Amino acid sequence: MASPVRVHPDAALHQSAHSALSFSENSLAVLKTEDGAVETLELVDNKPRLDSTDRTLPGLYLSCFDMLFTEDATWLVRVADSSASVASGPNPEPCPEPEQCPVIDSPGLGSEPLSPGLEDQVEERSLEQVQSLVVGEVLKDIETACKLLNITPDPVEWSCGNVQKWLLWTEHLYRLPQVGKAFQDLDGKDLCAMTEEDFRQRCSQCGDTLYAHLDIWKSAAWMKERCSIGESRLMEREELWSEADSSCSGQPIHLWQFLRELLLKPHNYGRCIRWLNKEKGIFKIEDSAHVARLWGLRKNRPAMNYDKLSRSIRQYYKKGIIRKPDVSQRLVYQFVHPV
DNA sequence: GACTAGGACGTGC
DNA sequence: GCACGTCCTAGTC
Repeated sequence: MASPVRVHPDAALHQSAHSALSFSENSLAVLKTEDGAVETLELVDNKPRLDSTDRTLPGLYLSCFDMLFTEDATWLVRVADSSASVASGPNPEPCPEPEQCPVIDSPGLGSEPLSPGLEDQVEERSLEQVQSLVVGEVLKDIETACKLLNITPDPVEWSCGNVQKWLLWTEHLYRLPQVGKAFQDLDGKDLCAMTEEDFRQRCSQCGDTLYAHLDIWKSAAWMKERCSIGESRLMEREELWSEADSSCSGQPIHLWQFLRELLLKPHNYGRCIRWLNKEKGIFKIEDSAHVARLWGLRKNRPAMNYDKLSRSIRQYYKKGIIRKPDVSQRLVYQFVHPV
C-alpha cells in the first residue's frame, strides 16, 4: 500500500495522550502505556524533517503508522522508519504481546549483509509489509468499534444519533469530559465539515482531541475508498465480519454475541473479558462494570450495569446458550456450544 | 459489598 | 412471543 496516511499530529500524541513521552532527534518515539510498559518505536515522516514545533502543526504526513486500540483505551501509534525495520529496531526489549506486535518477515535480518541494491529491495518490501499490516490494524480497530456501536466506518454517513454514539464512545475510551450536548443536532456531514477551530469553539477542553480522533476515522474511510485491498486482507476482513454477526446484518445483537465479539478481540478487551479455556468456551469477566458499560453503549442503555447484564446472562441458562462451568467461579461463565 | 440465582413485570420489536 | 431491561428478594463468598 503506497498511499501515505495522513495523521493529525494530535491523533498521534493525543490518542495516547498521557502516554507519548518524547520524540528524539532520530525520530524515535517512546510510548508508554497506562500499565507502565514502555515501547520504543521507530518513526519517520517522508516529508522534509520538521523541527519539534512544526510537528505539532496539522497535516503531518506519516509514511506508516499503527494504532493499537488497546484494552485500556489507549491508541498506540507506531510508525515505521524507512531505514530500519521493526523487527530489527534498536529496542532490544521483547514485545510483551505478540498479538499486538506483528513480526515482519524480513529476509536477511541477523544474517550476512546484503548488497546495497538488494538491501533497498528488502527494506522496501519490509516497509510495504509494515504498512499493509498497520493500516489493516487501524481498519480492523475501526471496524470493531463500528460493530460495537452499530455505525458505519465513514463518519460522513453518520446520523445525529451515530454522532452522539461515537462521541460517547470516544469520551468513554479516552476519559474525556462529556461534550455530547455541544455537538447536538449535528450529523456526520456536519461533523466532517467542521474545522479544528470549530471543534475547539464547541469544546475548549477536548475539541482538538475529538477532531484528531475524527481525523483518523476520516483518513481510514478515505483509504478504504481509494486503496485496493489485497486478496488476503479482504478474506481476513470477510472472516471478521462473518465472525459475529448480526451487527452487520441489521439484526439486533444478542448479549451472547456481544460477549463473543469482545472475547474475539483480546488485544482490545482482554483486560475486561477473556477466555479461561477457549476450547471449552469458558470465559471470565475481569471488569464487570466495564463490560456492562460497553453493553450499555452498544444497546444505548446508559443505565446498564452488571446486575442487569448478569440477569440477562442467567436467562441463557434455561436456553442452553451459556451456563456456569462445572467448577463455579465468580464472574466465570461457559458457552454451552463453544466457538 | 460484590456476586449469584431466579421470580415478576415492563418494553420494544 | 422473544429478548432483554428493570426491580426485587434471598443466599453465598
